[in-house]
This record gives sequence, structure tokens and C-alpha cells, in this order.
Amino acid sequence: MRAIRLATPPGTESWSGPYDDRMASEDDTGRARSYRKAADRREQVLAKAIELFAEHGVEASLRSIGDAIGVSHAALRYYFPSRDDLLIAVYQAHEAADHSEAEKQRSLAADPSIVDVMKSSALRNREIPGLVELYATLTTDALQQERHPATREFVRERFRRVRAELAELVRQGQRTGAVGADVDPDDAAALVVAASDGLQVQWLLDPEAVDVHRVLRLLEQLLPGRVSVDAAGREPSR
Amino acid sequence: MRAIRLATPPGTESWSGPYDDRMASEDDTGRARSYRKAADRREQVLAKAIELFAEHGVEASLRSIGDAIGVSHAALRYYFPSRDDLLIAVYQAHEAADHSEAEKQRSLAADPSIVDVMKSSALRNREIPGLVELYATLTTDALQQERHPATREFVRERFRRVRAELAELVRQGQRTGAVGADVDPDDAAALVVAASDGLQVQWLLDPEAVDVHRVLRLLEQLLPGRVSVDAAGREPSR
DNA sequence: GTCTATACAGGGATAGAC
DNA sequence: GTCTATCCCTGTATAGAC
Repeated sequence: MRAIRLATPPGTESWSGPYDDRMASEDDTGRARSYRKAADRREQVLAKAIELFAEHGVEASLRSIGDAIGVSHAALRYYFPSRDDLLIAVYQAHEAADHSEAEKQRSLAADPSIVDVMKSSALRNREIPGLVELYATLTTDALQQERHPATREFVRERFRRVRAELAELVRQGQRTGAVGADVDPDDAAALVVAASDGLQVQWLLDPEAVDVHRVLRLLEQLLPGRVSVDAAGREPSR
Repeated sequence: MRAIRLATPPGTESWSGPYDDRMASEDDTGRARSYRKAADRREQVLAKAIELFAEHGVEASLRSIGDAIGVSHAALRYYFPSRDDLLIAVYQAHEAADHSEAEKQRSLAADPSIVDVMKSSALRNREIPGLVELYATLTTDALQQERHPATREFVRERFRRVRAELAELVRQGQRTGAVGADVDPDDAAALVVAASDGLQVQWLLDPEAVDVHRVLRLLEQLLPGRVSVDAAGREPSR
């Protein structure tokens, strides 16, 4: 239906078997031992959500997910208190998978620049436009305080964390002289995140018109800053 | 209820009087002469929408707007085919007002740089977070093809137009030597738009953490590019 | 502890009143 | 030409089955 793909994080493969009622077994207290079942169900919901978001974009409804696994839409809210929480969980599942992917690549090229990080992230994202759409949606949902309080907190914290990590990379670059000393690390971090996010939105809307990777390369050429660039017109070697 | 303000564009002041049924008068064909009325009604709906979006953010419902002017929510769709069209109209009303404001400021400082344009826009936007929220919402709604086709077309065209205008500014800057010749104008335009949009989202979420104007100034310092910067560490004079 | 039934408010859409 | 009634499909919320 839609040319949108999401990465399937490890451990969330679709559960094709019939409903496995482990509630039948009981422990010595006589209470249903349903922890394992609950965890599995949650995984099943998450996996199906990833699948349907990949197929139909963020527009996939809770009812469609519930139908697909044979429960009512209300049942989903037992595992995910709101649709927002499910969206967040899907994004986090991707984030975890993407992080280990990034680790793998990072071991190849040590001492990455701030833009390197975003560039390789952007390259990976090209394969999963559905996820990028979901991320962008979370980001603006977060602006609507009363309708999306959970999303607001999640996105706000994520921005803080990412900015802090990137600012640290900038400081490292300044110590090695790769980045100009006149660049404020926090400002540079905010700038790179903003550029990266904004470019991906433009790209989703107009893939022919905007090349995220190329524009980020432009930013990379600029970012060394005037101080170090004055020395020479050299390429950043990383 | 909410510390959100939108600019009230000229000609859309709230219509406080009772319902003015000009349909009573007829022209020589005997048909109701309702053009004037329809135009007024549309203005009234638009004004009330601006008011309620300012008060409650984008979350204001069609029903609340309809209630506020004494018609059913379905009636609004006679003037605005969908809620998206109403959102777009509100944004366009702002855009028009903002454009004449920008013209006024531009006459003061001739030959503006590409970032100058975004900087002064960002300064004006600081006063109207509700509008910035609405713009950001339009932008990601546009990604959802089947749910928001009208928004998609509007936003896509707007991005194209803005990028083209800014790219032209970059070319001007390259002719005067203010911008390095090694900077691709289209890429620079996409970059500045992306940074500007992305920063405003981060600012809305965390006003203490991100200073849009200051980060755009950083980008401005970077943007002259290596070629012209190699010559000297001078400030852009504009 | 896990889930269904059900009700409600929101946006979208249509038929039809007048 | 302007608008209401009404229906469908969302996500949210609660009561209660088991």
C-alpha cells in the first residue's frame, strides 16, 4: 500500500502462532502466573504496531492493530496506556536497534565529528522513511501540551540528551583543533540537530529536491569554524 | 488558559454583532444575493479560528469554533473544505501580515543575508508561539499523505518557494563576495530553512535551553564559507 | 491480571432542508 | 447558497467479566 519501511528491531519478530494461554498454569499461591504472558503479549503488540506503521505510516489505527492480533483496541491500552506510548515504544525499539548499528560503524572510523554522527544516521534513515515520519510526528505532537503530555516529556528529554552528547563531541573536536575555538558547543549541537531534523522533513516531502547527506556535508565543511579554517582549506580528515 | 498568542491579521477582527442576514435582500433575478454574506461569514470563521487557536493552540476543535459563532461544526466545512484548509488559511493570514512587517524592516537594512531573513523572522515569531506551533504541525501533517493531502501540497510548495527565494539571496551574496563561491546556493537554502524550522521546534519545547536567534547567528558566521573566510576573519557587515 | 463492552468527543463526509 | 442532521471512524475512558 505504501512504500514505507521500518527496521524490525531484534526480539520483536511477529508472533505467528495462535494465542498461547500460559495463564492456565498456576504457581503455589494459586494466582495466575501471567508475567511471562504479559511480556509476550506486549512484544506481540509492539511487533504488529511496527509492521502496520511500516505499511500504512503513522496513520495506522489502534483498532487495526487490535484486529490484526485478535483483541479489542481497548486491550492494547492495557499494555500501552495511550497511543502515544505505543508510538514512543516503537521509536525506542528502533533507537535501540539503530544504536547498535551505529556502534558497529563507529568502530571502523574512530574520532567522529559531530556531523559525521548525523550523516551516518541520515544514511541509515533513508531506508526507513516510515520511522522518520514517526519521529517527526512525535516531535510536533510534543508541542501540544494538553493532548500529548507523555510525548512532550519523552521528546524534550531526548533533545536534551542528544544535544548534550553532541556538544561533548564538539568539545573533543576543539581539543584536537578540528573545530574552531570560537564555536559554542551547545549552540553547535542544537544547530546540527535542528538541521538534521529539518532536512529530513524536507526530504520526506520532496525527495528529489533535497539531499540530506549532501547538505549535511556542506554544514560539516562550514562547522570547523573560522579559527581552524583560517589555517588551511583542508578537508576534515575523518 | 494558555500563554500562546497569534498575530491578528488586519481585516479579520472578531465580529461581535449579531447575525447579519443580508440574504433578505434579493437581486433582480429573485435569487438571494449572498456573496457579501458568504465572504463575511468566512472572515468571521477565520477570525474566530485565529482567536481560539491562540487561546488553546492547534488543539482547538471545529466544534468549539462552530459553537463560538453559533453554527454547527459541519457548517464550517462549507467555507473551509476541511480542518486542514482552515489551518492553512490561518497560517496564510499570518504570513501575509508577517510579510508586510518584514518589508518594513527590510527597508532599514538593504542587501540582507540569507540568515538575516531567518533571524528577523525568528525574532518576530518569538512573540507568537501559537503560530509557530501551528506551522510545525502543518509541516508534519504534510508527511501523512492520505490523511492530509491538501496540507501536503501547500507545505511542499511553500518549501519550494522559500528555498528558491533564499537560494537567490545566496547567489546575490556570492556576486558581492559576501558568500564563498564553493557554497551551493540550493543546499545552503535548504540548510538555513531546516536549521530555522528545527531550532524553533527545540525552542518551543525548551525555551531556556535553545536561543534560536543566537544559534542562527552562529550559522551566519559559518555560512560565508571557506573561500571568503580564508581571506580574513571579518564579520559579515550586513 | 487480562480483557470486552460500551460510551463519549473529535474530525470527515453526505443527504437533504430551506 | 447556506446550513443542520446524521453517520462513520478515530482515540480515550470506565465498568465490569473472568
